[in-house]
Amino acid sequence: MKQEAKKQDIKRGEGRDAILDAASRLFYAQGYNATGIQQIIDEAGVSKGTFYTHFRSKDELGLEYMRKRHADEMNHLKEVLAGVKDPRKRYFYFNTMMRDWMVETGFRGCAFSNMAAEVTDGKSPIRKEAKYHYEAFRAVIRDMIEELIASDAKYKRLDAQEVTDSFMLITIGALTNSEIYQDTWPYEEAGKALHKLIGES
Amino acid sequence: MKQEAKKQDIKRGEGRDAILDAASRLFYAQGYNATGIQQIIDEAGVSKGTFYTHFRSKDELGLEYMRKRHADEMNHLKEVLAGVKDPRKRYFYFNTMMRDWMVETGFRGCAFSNMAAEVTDGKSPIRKEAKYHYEAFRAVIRDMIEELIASDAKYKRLDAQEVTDSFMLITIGALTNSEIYQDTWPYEEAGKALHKLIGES
DNA sequence: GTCTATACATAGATAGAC
DNA sequence: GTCTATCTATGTATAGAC
Repeated sequence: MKQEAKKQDIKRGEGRDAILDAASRLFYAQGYNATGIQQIIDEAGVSKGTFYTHFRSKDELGLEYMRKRHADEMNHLKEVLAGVKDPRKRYFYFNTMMRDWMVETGFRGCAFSNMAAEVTDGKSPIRKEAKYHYEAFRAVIRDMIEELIASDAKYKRLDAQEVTDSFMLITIGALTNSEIYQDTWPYEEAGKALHKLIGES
Repeated sequence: MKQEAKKQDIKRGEGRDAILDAASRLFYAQGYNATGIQQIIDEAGVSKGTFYTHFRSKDELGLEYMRKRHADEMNHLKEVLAGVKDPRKRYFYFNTMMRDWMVETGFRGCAFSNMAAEVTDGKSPIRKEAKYHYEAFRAVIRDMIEELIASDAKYKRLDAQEVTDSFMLITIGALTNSEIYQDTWPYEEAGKALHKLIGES
């Protein structure tokens, strides 16, 4: 379980990547303030000096963590959804994908709302990044809903934005509840709610 | 704005209450790990020695903070809901109450999921307390839904547990989104979703 | 029960050699 | 670009006087 790869292997030739990878893992698993620079550089296999040549401060690293994670999540999200051709199946698969992801990553919930819980200054770049991520996440849902509505006449009466926002609330609600309960039941319930949301019992 | 009350006044004769009050305010506003003992005792107007006579550790204070907050929230919740006699109005007022509360407290979201974001050990008493709170919160919703269903024949076909869980997901989703966006729009959308949830467009 | 003083570890960050 | 050594502040927690 605990991999002890060679230094060169971990670093992949660049200290910066090793630091960002270690930080990403630790920030998500342990929280931002609970993770110190020392632990990050230990697990990255670099020194403190190297850390500060690549990052001006911990906050900058925190911001880079969010940007990287945003890009990774968006890529994964779009890729998985693109893999399901039928709009209706895709609509429901979104929830399944979220559930599976929570199970795989140990029910740690949303990386961005977790950061927002720790960094409370609404004007900080970290909070702005969290909001930006939610906007992008919501845009992906909106696209999916629009394609669903366009796919069949029976969905014609649905309001795209209203369904999008309800979908967003249910999805984020499931994510948060899943973190608290350390369980998948919120996703089973979300699945039922998402059926009703488009008029299917 | 910044009250400078007398020491005796702040302490209310007991250091413990002053500490718990200050901690409750600071933990919620700034986060748990970002708040040090020093700031808590400064704002409580007591010394470090006094702190450790009343609390064995910061974690114990954190746990007491959650217990107090749980009791306060539950009392407030039940009191407000009991004040709205009509079951249907009460159902919708729940959402309005949550929105108003978020506005008043500066969009800091759910104190319990915020703690869960920082304390990641699933076996810690703090995590257990968070789960316990969610169970109690959900039970209050369940009671409310049951009374709604019993109040009118047109709600007869609704499944109490299913509506409860959807309500929970929507409510917590609105709470989390409201914290991220620092805005009330999630509650306006939640209101629409809650109408549909009981078959009202 | 409350205070002052202090212990000891770790936090984030910097200097300067190689 | 990476290292070791170090700085300063702060973290939680304890000892002992009053």
